[in-house]
Amino acid sequence: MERLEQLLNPPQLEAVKHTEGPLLILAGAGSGKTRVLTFRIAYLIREKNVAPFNILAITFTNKAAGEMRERVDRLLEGRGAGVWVSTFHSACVRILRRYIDLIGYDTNFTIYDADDQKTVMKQVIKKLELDPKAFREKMLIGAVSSAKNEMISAEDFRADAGGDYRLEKIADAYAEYERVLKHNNALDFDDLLLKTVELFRKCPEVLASYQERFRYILVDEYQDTNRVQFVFVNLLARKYRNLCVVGDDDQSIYKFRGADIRNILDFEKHFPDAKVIKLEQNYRSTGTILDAANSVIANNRDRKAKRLWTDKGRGAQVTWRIFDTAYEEAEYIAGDILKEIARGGSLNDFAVLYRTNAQSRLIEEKLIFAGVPYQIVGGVNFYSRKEIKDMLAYLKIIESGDDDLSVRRIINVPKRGIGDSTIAKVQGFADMTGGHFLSVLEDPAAVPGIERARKKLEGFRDMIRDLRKDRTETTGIADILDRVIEVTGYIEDLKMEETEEADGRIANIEELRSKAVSFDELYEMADSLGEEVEGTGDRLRDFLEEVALVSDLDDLREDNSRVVLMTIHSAKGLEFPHVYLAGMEDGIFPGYRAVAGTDPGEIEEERRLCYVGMTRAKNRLTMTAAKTRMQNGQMQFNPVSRFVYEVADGLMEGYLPRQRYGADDDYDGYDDYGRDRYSDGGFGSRGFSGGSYGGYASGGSYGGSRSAGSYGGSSSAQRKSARPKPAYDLDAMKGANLVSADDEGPGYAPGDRVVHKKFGEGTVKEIKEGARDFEVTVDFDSAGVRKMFAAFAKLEKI
DNA sequence: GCCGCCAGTATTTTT
DNA sequence: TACTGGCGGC
Repeated sequence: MERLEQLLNPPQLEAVKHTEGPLLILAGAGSGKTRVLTFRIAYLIREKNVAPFNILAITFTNKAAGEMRERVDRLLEGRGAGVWVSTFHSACVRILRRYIDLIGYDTNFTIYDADDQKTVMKQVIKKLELDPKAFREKMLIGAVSSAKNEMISAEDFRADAGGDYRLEKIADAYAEYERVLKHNNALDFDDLLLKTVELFRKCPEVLASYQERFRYILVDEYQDTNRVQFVFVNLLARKYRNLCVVGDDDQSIYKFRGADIRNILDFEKHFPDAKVIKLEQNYRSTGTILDAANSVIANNRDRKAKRLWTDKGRGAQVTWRIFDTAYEEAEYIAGDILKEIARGGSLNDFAVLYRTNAQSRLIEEKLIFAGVPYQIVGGVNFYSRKEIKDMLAYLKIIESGDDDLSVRRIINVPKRGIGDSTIAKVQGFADMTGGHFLSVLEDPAAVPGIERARKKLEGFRDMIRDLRKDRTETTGIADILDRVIEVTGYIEDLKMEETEEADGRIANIEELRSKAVSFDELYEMADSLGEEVEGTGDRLRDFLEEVALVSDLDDLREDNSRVVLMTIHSAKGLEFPHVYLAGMEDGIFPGYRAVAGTDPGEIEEERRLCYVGMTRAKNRLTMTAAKTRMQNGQMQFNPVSRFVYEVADGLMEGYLPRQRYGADDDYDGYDDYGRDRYSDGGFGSRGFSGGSYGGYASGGSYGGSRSAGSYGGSSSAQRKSARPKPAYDLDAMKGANLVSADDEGPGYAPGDRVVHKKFGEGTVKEIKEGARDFEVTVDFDSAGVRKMFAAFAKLEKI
């Protein structure tokens, strides 16, 4: 493996080759950590003859896991198939599905998301008659979640309350919340980790088997691990101690979710024999961008000393612009992107990053106006949209009836005349008898006081019965979904609304259906190849599980030519040639909470976030701010972000108002320091002033992609339709050279004869370009007409 | 049981 | 601004 020397720099190589014992890799932004991790796995298998089966690689996101999987597969040409590359949560789910019965749960548990947690907590507040003002569900969920992250049980919590009324009430809520989850055979996200650790502790033989299996463990983004995750990893690694963690303390940005930066800072305390390797050469950004980011992060006190460097050259200065209003800021960004494209830039070179999702609106608006195709990542997760959750609730009920929450969710959706009071009575009866909501419906007459609704309840019960019966006749998720839509009249109902919002919902359901279709394809493919599908083997259950553990971020499409908009949090781990950091204002970034708060740690976390944002940029970084902006419906006057002032001299181009001094407690916009602190200094909003859109003259040549029709409706419709996927006129863009037209086809065209492993020979009828892949319609000689995705179907032209 | 109106509230969120 | 939750009228 001599070529390793050519492919890796010395510290990277050392990290790859140091396979035995604990290893901490401090990997600065853009220093090639994924490269190190994947090469390390390949090295273990190829050079050290470690069985793939004995390796566990853990990431935080499905996207990262997918990427690592792919790269490992490529490096090992398929020999790495046995490696577990997985997120913390999916690794835990896999373990729990096998063994959770040992700690008193059913192995077909359902997973509750944030929305479900909210529903449960609301119910808890009602039941315990807590004052909803003093005990907000958000706060309670947060308290329970932190407790779980710290592995504090409800009993411990109560014991620790020490007679404090408020804490005791929270303990009550925690206990009741747990009771409801248990009754519904459900686990929340935190439970997935917690119960796995509990399982390991209570069943040493189970732990031992996994310890034996996972002799080599790799953990990515270690700085973002919380207490339970730390314990989980440490339990697994305790026997062989071949634990390799990779992270960057400067990129720890999830403290608010329980991430404990000490896990990485104290790694050497936990493992005194740990080898520490620093990766400080950055392969991503220009020297200027790197220096700018370094000078900002240098203001944090609690961090490991390191200094990223690059040999990429200085590159362009960081651009800094300040505007009178947030409108003008957004206009500038849209206009600047147009200008760059006119100079030959491509759409996916650009990313607009911001602190809060709310900031995306304006930018989105201006991009639409400028005719710039964009994709918003994040915001409301696809799978948490009402209509999607409704559909999934039906599927869940068909799969198992234990989840009262799902039943209650859709028992009156679409409207069936079953109201809150009836639902409350049925649930009350279920609670009293210790049964489940759905089982009570077997004999609704037994529930006192619901005579009028009895017929309706029976109708619902029968409908579910029928759906379940249908399910036994088909294994296809898409088929089941079709039945649900048909029987419930869900889409019919939406159609009658005749609103754009309803149309958006219908489109979302259709998208869910296409996801189901591709899931079916995957299953059938594996089936026909005689391969095992990862999972329980029950297709519906696997589908629900996958859907429970994915986010929109996983859908970020690299193949598509669009400007991406997202929060800085979502951008972690990504890189773009040109990054815009918008809203660089104290009160926005750092957020008002951190500014107003007394905890300097909060500002430090924001600063790390700023560091993450800046280091996403490869060649160009633009930071912008607005003097005024609407925030929560009110006009706000925010000072320039302190982080902008922290950028070292000589790296940034653009007028920066003179540094302000000291605390600014009665800040009102201008008066303390006089207007000059905000003067434009001869650039900035001038070209885009007065709220006119004249600034887009330069974009005129792209008018072809600007027509309203190409966006499929108003911007509000687009938001409602909710997928972060604005429709745009691809052809018009190709005409305007905004998009390269060299997309590769699947290697066959309509009319061609093809062969499929399972269905035999057939004729291609249609090829549609889908979200990720080509959707091919084939008329098979024996199996009839089938739609499938090219990547899965692996059709061969004959 | 349903619908519409008013008041209160407002980060980030890989899973 | 924009969403949610609670409450009162039909």
